[in-house]
Amino acid sequence: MAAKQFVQELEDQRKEQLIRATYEEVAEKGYSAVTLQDIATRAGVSKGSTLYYFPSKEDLFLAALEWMIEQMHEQLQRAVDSVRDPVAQVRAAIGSIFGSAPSSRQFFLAYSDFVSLGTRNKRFYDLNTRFYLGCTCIDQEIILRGMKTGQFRVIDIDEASSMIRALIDGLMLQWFFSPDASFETYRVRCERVILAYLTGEATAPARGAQTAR
Amino acid sequence: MAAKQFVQELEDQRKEQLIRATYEEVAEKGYSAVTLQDIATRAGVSKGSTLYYFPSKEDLFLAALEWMIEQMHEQLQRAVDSVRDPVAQVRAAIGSIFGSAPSSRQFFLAYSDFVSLGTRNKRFYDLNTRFYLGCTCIDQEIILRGMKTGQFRVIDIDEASSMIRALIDGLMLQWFFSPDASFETYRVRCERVILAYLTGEATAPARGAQTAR
DNA sequence: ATTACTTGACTGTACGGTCAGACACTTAAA
DNA sequence: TTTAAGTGTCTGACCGTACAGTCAAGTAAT
Repeated sequence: MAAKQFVQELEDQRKEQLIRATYEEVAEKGYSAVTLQDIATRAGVSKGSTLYYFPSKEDLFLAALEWMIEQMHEQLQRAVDSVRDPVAQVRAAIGSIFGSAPSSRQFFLAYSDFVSLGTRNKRFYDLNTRFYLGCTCIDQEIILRGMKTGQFRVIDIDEASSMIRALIDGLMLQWFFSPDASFETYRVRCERVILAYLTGEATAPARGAQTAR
Repeated sequence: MAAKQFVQELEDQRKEQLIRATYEEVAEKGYSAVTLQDIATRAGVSKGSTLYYFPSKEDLFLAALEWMIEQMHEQLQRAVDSVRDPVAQVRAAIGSIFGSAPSSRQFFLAYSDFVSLGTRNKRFYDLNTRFYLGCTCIDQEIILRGMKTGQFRVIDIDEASSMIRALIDGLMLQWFFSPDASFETYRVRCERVILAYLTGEATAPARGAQTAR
């Protein structure tokens, strides 16, 4: 019985080992370029093992995406919970995604692949939807708190969370495809625009200018 | 001589035929799932012909992406030029992307694939960059005009155009992965947020009936 | 001896790219 | 006008490779 549990743990460990290897391979090469052999090699097992623990390549990739989503949600939640002020929470949430250039890059590489997969495959589609919903849920809590404290003006909460997510995704995309991109520039821009939107303050004009009300 | 020109035209026609077929196939199935045979069949030629007109599969796909980008730029420019008022131009620009659900869907499907390709392949990366730059250029002209007429408050123009693109891309992504998404909701939301940002007006509190979702 | 796990050789399939030749059309010599 | 040679276009059978998935045989633990 204790043995059985031990065995279970070992199996989970093996699975996670494979999932991590898959995530890293995808981030590096992209879904269609990654072979089961690549994953097996990185995980230090044989090719046969990959299909011993997962019924198919697709299932393994699905598990990897699920794992990635959980990581992201946990990371985001942790970041948000680390501070109490809503404005600080917004910054923390953005910082959680725009963490560092290399980690953002890795995430973006894997994510763009999974998005692409999600456009054709129901199972991947559903996971992407779940990712988005989880983020929205966390975002909305911040917004609600900010509205309660009076720091954020009252707005349509669905629109607000939607806008936040869109900006984060869109700016990350831009950062990736801007040859002269400074990561910092995009992180700051993201913060500025989102906070201006939430607080209702006009964005601090770049060079002294009149606001046309 | 006239004959030579005629021949040239015929060649271009064949190429476009293949390019269109490629675009449609990619939108439908995604890059890696599309075979040369699929393209040939759709274009009504033999597989051999595809590689007679293009040196490789990659080159054909590159040409298809380039074609798509040109189409998008032209369409966007036409939409913007069709009106004079900057606010109307913003609406027109957004309408150009959020045209109709089916066409947006087709575009998004193809584009998400090309983005994914662009993360690994320099040639696709460069084309994506070009697409983004072209859009930015058009966006900035609108913003400048709006600032001149006093309808938009004065803001950092790079930030503004960046924000516009990010919102469009991000909202399209959300629309795609929202199971209960109304296309119209996202188009309206996109307009509202962008115009509020540009004019500096606080977003009109969501009109009772118009709550999203 | 039984069971759980692991392996890598093997199989079938799918696809990009090649190529020898077919076809249509033009040119020019007979 | 006929015929032959040349030229550009087009085809699909064929080749090599790569890969997901299978499986028989092994190993280790109980």
